[in-house]
Amino acid sequence: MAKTPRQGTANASRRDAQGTRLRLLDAASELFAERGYERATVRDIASRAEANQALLFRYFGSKKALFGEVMARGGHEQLRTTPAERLFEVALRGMLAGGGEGADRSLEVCLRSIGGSDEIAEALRGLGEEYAEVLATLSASETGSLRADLALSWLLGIGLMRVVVAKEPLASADPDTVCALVAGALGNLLESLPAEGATDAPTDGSTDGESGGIPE
Amino acid sequence: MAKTPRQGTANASRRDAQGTRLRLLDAASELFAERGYERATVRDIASRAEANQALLFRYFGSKKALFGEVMARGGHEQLRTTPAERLFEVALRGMLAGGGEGADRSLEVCLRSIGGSDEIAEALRGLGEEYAEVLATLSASETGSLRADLALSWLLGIGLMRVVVAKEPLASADPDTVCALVAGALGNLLESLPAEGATDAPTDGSTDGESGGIPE
DNA sequence: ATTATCTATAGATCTATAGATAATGC
DNA sequence: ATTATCTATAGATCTATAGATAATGC
Repeated sequence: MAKTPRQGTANASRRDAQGTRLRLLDAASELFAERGYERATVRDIASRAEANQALLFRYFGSKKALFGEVMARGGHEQLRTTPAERLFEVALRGMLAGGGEGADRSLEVCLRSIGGSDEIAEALRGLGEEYAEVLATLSASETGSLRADLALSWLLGIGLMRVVVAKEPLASADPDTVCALVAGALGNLLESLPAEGATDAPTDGSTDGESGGIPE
Repeated sequence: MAKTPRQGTANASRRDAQGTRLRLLDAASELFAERGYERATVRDIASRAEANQALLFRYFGSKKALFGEVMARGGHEQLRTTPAERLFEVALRGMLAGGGEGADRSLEVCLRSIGGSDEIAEALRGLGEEYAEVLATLSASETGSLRADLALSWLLGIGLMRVVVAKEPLASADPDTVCALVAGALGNLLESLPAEGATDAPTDGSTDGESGGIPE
């Protein structure tokens, strides 16, 4: 009974520094995404992690350092695992789907944290640069980088209005519909955007438009 | 000894409640646009207005009420004075031009204040609804409202990346170039967007050479 | 004995208010 | 006398730290 240091539940086992650290990291990911950096207090985070608030500082040093770890943990995975041609759609669908289990909410975290501090804006700029760099390879034009920035701007703007501001009808719109409208217009901007852009096919019917569905 | 109640300068005359109120309002407009709601403290605002901090509460009641007055003062003017067909471009150019003297920075204020509180998100939703309502009249499609939301999302996303995040090359890009790229793509979305969408020409009175510099 | 965890609190902000002070109009 | 302005401070947060407590491994 007393032997195993961990229980099956998500609850805290009695003494498990690494486990506590991970729970704090998970709780921080959630709360930063839900409320942004400023409004997610260290006490809220510790409370959701079922950990003492002092441990947050013991394991991460400061709230800002914790934020840095949260951003570093997510963020890059989507970039590494997604081919350039699909990156925009995958990121857009991720934003439209909202925070499913284990989803990368880095962009959402950034959106809700903007204005909090200059470091936050820098974090978003850094993440944006990684996305834009990949997107820029899709456009042969000499203004490719600018076009990539504009595409990324749209992605973030959609996330802002749908997820953060909850503007209707966008907030409740069908992801497929949104995706088709945006892809159709973006085909004009990033000329080599694969399926939609190349065929000039207007909207929804796009052959692989369902894109495998996004199960979650 | 000094008889005149006001001096020619912008400096504070000794006792002028209405003038002080106005200076507080102006200072708040600037600081909210520069730093967002949260980071612009009442002390900063009073200091820039060269007024005592207690007067801010005397004249406005609370920081939130002051924010409300700032948002109410600007915001609607652009909507009233701009015909629907030009609204998107005018708003976009306003965003691209940044805070010129007397410019309406309401959208910028919103962008920098997002995540600060639910009331702020509501303020942006309200302002967004007014813009989207007008933009929706441009699209005959049954998804007109959704298309308008997407156009507005792009506008805000561009403001976010250019003004708040300062992502390059977007942050330093020529407004005409950005405008032309966006208008070209949006012609696909809001089909009846007048000049740009219909003719596919680069538009605007500005020297055609600049905006024509975009390949294709 | 080691160290994960907890208690208590320092220290820094920030909004907001009560009451004093002083410049104006009559 | 009226009231615009200023001084001083209450009260509410929030991050961060010092030191005590207690569960583990040996």
